[in-house]
Amino acid sequence: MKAIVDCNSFYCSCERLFRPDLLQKPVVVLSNNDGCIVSRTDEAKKLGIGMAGPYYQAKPLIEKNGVVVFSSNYPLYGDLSMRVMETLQTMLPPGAVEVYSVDEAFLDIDHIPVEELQTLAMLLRHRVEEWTGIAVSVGIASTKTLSKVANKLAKKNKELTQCIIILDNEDKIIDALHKTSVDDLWGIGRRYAAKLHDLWGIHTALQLRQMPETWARKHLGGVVGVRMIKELNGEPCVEMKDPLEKKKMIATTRMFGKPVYELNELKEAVATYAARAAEKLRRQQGAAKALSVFAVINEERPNYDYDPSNRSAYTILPAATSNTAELIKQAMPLVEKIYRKGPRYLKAGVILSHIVPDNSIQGNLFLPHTQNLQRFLMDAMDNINFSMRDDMVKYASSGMKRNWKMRQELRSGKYTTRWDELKIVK
DNA sequence: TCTGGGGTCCTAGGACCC
DNA sequence: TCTGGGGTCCTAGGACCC
Repeated sequence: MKAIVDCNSFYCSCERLFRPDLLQKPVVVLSNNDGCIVSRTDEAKKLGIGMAGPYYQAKPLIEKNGVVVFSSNYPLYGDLSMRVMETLQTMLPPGAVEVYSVDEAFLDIDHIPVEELQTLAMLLRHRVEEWTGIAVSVGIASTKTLSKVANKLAKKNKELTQCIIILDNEDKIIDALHKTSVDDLWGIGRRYAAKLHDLWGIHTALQLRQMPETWARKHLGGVVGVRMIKELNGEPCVEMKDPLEKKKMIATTRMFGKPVYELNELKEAVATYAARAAEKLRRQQGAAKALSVFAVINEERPNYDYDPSNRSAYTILPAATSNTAELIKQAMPLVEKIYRKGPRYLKAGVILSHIVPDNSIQGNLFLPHTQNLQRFLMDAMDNINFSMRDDMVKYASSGMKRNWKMRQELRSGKYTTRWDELKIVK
């Protein structure tokens, strides 16, 4: 069997942890740049505040009901996420926990007898909450897809289910699938959902499960669709992932806080993102062979069905590298290549790909001396930036004023990762 | 005039996830 | 006026080869 453990309204729960006065109150957390709503408590959901909706649209509703609003605070969420995942790891054999996202983990629990699943689920939930203060829901079934179904239903009716649903026989599975709309399935997004409803008259997960695999192959994304049908039928097709796998692509992209017009500012932003991406790359001991840069301008957008003119440029590096200076140097001509004077730039990004293991990690005897020095410089920089304040040490090309930096007007403190922002009790 | 079949590699783009 | 920021996987189609 497989389990999924999913934190309830994760970002909001993190904020509430340090603001117990908000326990029964509606709370939402905004995306970067305070653009849209990415986490809501049950109280906020009840008020009809939608997920991933733009903040400004929900603002009247929010103000009318006194909903408390936070900008996102990733250092805080990242730290609490680690604590949740580590707690789970103490309760299961090594390798049985797959961290799937910041607030979710799949558990491989084949070794647990079926009659003990309920006890395990309760224990997981209680211990995570006790040790970290974060409430979680647990779904258990024979496949990842079915465990997601279970989890979602558990969350929908927290009092009744105690945030736990276990699909351990056919009747329960059928009942659960019947209650689940195809929109809520893991692997069905907006596009497929619309197609399923309008074109095929398929509305529930149960109906979808009864479709033949040949149909899924043709109309539901080929092998992806076939896998989904199989998983709904209890045949595991999505395996647990190896936690040691490295990323194949690393991206750092941001909307600007204010529109950018000048080449210089665009270059600053891109240099900053390149530095950030290089940090991520070094963290996984990788080196990149390819680098691409893109910028998005605001053309008159008919409506927000997202097709802004988007320009990008790409280069293969002379040698795989994780060196910030080298990556910035390679990125700058790309910025010049895509830049045009006139339009307002809304967003830019850097993508590193063709990632290979970095063989210069421990100063390498066979590399030129200067290259080893660069490596040590990078290590020193990462250490300083990690232990002190972000960007304590940075490259001048990434700019000093940084007018384009994103808005985060309502961010809470970095309570758990910075000494100077520790919560004061008394 | 007539123009095979099979394979590989690459990229762009579409779909999805949280 | 104001709509995130990461990622993954898959397919189609073009280029090229024999």
